[in-house]
Amino acid sequence: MFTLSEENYLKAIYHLELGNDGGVSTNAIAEKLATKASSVTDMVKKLSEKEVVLYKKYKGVTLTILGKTVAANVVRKHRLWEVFLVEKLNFSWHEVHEVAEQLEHIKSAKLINQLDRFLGFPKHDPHGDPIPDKDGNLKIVAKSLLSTLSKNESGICIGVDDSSSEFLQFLDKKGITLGKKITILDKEDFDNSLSISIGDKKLSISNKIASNLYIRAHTGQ
Amino acid sequence: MFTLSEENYLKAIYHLELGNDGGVSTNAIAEKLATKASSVTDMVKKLSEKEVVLYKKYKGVTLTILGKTVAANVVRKHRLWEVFLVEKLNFSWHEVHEVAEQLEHIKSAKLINQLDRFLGFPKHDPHGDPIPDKDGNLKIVAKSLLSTLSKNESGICIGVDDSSSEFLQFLDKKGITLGKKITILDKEDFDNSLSISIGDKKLSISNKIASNLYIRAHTGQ
DNA sequence: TATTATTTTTAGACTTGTCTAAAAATTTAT
DNA sequence: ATAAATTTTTAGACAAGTCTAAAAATAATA
Repeated sequence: MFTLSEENYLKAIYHLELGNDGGVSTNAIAEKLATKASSVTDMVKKLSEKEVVLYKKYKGVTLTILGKTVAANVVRKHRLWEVFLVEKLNFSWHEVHEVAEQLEHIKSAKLINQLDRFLGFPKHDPHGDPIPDKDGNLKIVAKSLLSTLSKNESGICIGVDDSSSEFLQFLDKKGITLGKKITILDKEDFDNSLSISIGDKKLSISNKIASNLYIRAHTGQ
Repeated sequence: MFTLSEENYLKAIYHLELGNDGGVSTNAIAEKLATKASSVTDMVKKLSEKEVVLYKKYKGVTLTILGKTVAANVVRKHRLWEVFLVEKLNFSWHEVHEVAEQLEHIKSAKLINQLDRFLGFPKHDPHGDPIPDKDGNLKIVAKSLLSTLSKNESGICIGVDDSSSEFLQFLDKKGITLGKKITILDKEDFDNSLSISIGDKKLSISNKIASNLYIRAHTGQ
């Protein structure tokens, strides 16, 4: 069994490993968890003894198979709870993270399996991120950033890169939600801003916004 | 804000105060929380500084208004989650306590208010215990122990005193559930055991069982 | 009421997870 | 390749919450 703190470390390492392959650095973990590198060193030693990470001094950390399973399970719980909050309790997608950070540590296999069933075995959380299955496997959907599409190309909005509350509330204000079709009407060379159509509306969005929206690319329009 | 440990102490004191009026003893709290009296003394000092309990050395503890509110809110969360587990996730009433012990510490006013609404503002948990409202008030329903009824009296089973998993599973096996009408067919002077009818069945139950079942008394039968 | 038994508190220690400051290792740059 | 900068680890300290053992206060009993 793992403590709340241990689970948070495993989750952080899990997320960091998805980005960089190869070992994760002490500093990267410290930054992600808003703690100090020295604290990370201490914890990583403990996790190493519990055989959930591989650790060589000065050489960074990687999750073992076991560690990956534990971490994926925490992520699974986090994302299932997010779905619950949005689908059943009328939370907005920008409100769920903080609460899910707490709920993800509740220990009960029956709870999470029944929750999964209750929600209809969802495959994605409210931000479009995939939900790992019971064994910790997740299906990675091919996706591209909206900013990489060319003029007249279109696709379905399926996720966000930045899922900060601020960004999500911004998207709400603009009427950009998952599942909607977005078409690039024009690209501005000057600042890489985009004119897009979404639903029956036309918008101009900055490159920064477009670089935080994931699209399942369509062939043609 | 209160730590998990502080919340557990407040809850324990809250439950103990409902039994004995007057101060709660250090030893009683220690027993309830399966800890040592010395640990209780330490924590009680801290709670006293936070102004959620009144504490005089050697004289026991009582909750302040604030402390009562905090404790009642934890109890409210515990019982609402129990309803959720039984009503929505198909848990049995004997399986919910352990999980609710974890869920009761999740901090989010919106979560618990929306959960309450989602569940249809239930007034009782799966064991028949009342759910405090947002302000921590709870409606105490007049109830009596089945063991206090006389021959030919009857009443509706509305709760249990002992809500241990073992007892609840025993009741399941015997077909005794909340809401059913129980009639005393006979009382045995020898061992105070009872012959009862419940639904279309007749059972013989020991006095120990009858002393753990609450009845909303009916006049006549 | 004096003595014994029980309850409660104090004192000191331990664990977990964190921190700061300094030392060691690694990486980068000249 | 050597010096400088950065990263990582070590060493020692601290807070929260707990424990044991001993001391102090209260309660029970003769």
